Formats: sequence, C-alpha cells, structure tokens
Amino acid sequence: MKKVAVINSSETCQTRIVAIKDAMEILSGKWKFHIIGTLIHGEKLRFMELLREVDGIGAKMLSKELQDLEMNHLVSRTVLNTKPATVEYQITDFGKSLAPIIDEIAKWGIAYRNFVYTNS
Amino acid sequence: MKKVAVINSSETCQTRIVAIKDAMEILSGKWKFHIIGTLIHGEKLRFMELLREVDGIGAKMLSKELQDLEMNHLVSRTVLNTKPATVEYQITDFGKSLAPIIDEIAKWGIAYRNFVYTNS
DNA sequence: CAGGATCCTTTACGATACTG
DNA sequence: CAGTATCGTAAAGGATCCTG
Repeated sequence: MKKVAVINSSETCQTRIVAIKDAMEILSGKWKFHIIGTLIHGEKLRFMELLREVDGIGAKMLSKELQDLEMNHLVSRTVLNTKPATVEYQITDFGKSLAPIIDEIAKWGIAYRNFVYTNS
Repeated sequence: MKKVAVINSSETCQTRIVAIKDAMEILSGKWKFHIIGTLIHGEKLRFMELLREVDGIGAKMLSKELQDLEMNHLVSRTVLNTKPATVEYQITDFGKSLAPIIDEIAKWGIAYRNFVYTNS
C-alpha cells in the first residue's frame, strides 16, 4: 500500500517533468506566444498581416515558427487559390487550449513589474 | 467614449504583450522551470542537492541559472558559515507565485500528449 | 503575396579543469 | 562544497536577396 503510493507519486512527478519538457519544447522561442496570442485574438490572418501584427518578427522566423506550430496542431494553414496565392492562418481548437497559459503568464508578467517597481 | 474604449483596449493589449515578453525573458531557457519546480517542492536545497535533483544540468548552468533567478527575486541564496562553506537556495514567496503557471504548463503538456496520441 | 536560400551574428548550452 | 574560467559546439535569430 505504501509502496504503491510511493510509486504513484514518483510517477506523477516524472509525468509532470516530462509534460513540462514537452510543453516547453513546443512553446519555446522568442515568438511562439506572440504568434499564438495574435491568432487567438483575430482568427484568420494572412502571412503579411501576421508579419505586421507580430511586432519585430522577420519573414524567415515567422515562416519557420508557423510551420512548427502547424506541425504541432496548434495552427492551421489554408491556401486560397487566388492569384497571387494568399494563405490564411488560423488557430486550431486545440491551440486555443493554450489561452489559460498565456493568461497566467501575462498576469504574472504584470505582477512581476509591480513587484519590482514596489521593491526598488 | 468610443475613443476611450479603443485606447484602453489598445493599452491593455500592449501591456499584455510587454508582460509576456518580460515573463518569457525571465523564464526562458532549458532549466528555469525545472529548478523552480524543484525548489517549490523542497525548500532549502544546497547547490549539490540541486545538481543531483535537476536531472542532467551541469554545474556551470546551474550556477548561472541560480544567479539569474536570484537577481529576479525568485530565489534567495544564503551562505552558511560552516567549513567548507555551504549555501542554501530557497524559493522566495514571490517565486512561489509561479506555481500556477507551472501547473498550467504541466496540465497542458499532458493534454498535448493525449491529443497527439488520440489523433495519430 | 508567401516564403525559400544564403550568409552571418549572437546566444545557449555543455565538458573539463581548476580554486577558495 | 560551491562555484569560476576556459574552451568549444550547436542552436536561435536576423538581414538580404530571390522566386513561383
């Protein structure tokens, strides 16, 4: 009984560590959260629109990050047959499940500012 | 009235972006969450203990990350006058405010696994 | 318009050896 | 014990030019 409990708790802990590693691997980098945040906000954006809205990013980075996000099922990509071709990016339903994380991070970032400001 | 609303929402949006940038700057890297998680779990750990508990990290990285975290008020460092000197690291109260973020990320990491597993 | 190719700079990270 | 110094590699990020 005790043994089972220990094993379970150990497994839970390992699971958490692996889960955090997974998540960070997918979400790491300078731009992921900005892109996702932008897409959650304004569904269906074209490449150029994202390039403008995600402040400071370059075309290469945006392209690469979008591919990553698409590969991980967080963003969908639709090519419209116009000419010249336009492409629409959209957050997936699963991608939307990141909203709570982004909210928490934003909240904490604000709290951090207040804290540093108050204690300096 | 409309104008005020727009300005407010724009300011709020900017604030969020900056907050996320702040937070990610402080929390980015391969090890921050693991170290913080470990310290939240088991208050008062020495350098060597952390080196053992944070799986895979090297002394140089640990040292540098701890300095970062201390500088950002997330971790406190206490030198005990024993010989040879031992040092205790401890999460600060403010550092503990990261717990919700870590929880959300861990939750999401698990959900991600399930999602990918189910859709593949 | 949407991006790939190329080249370059800068960080991140890691192994090893060494010191108070 | 708790680090620092040094060196080296790999990955991230960016500027510019080019193409269907």
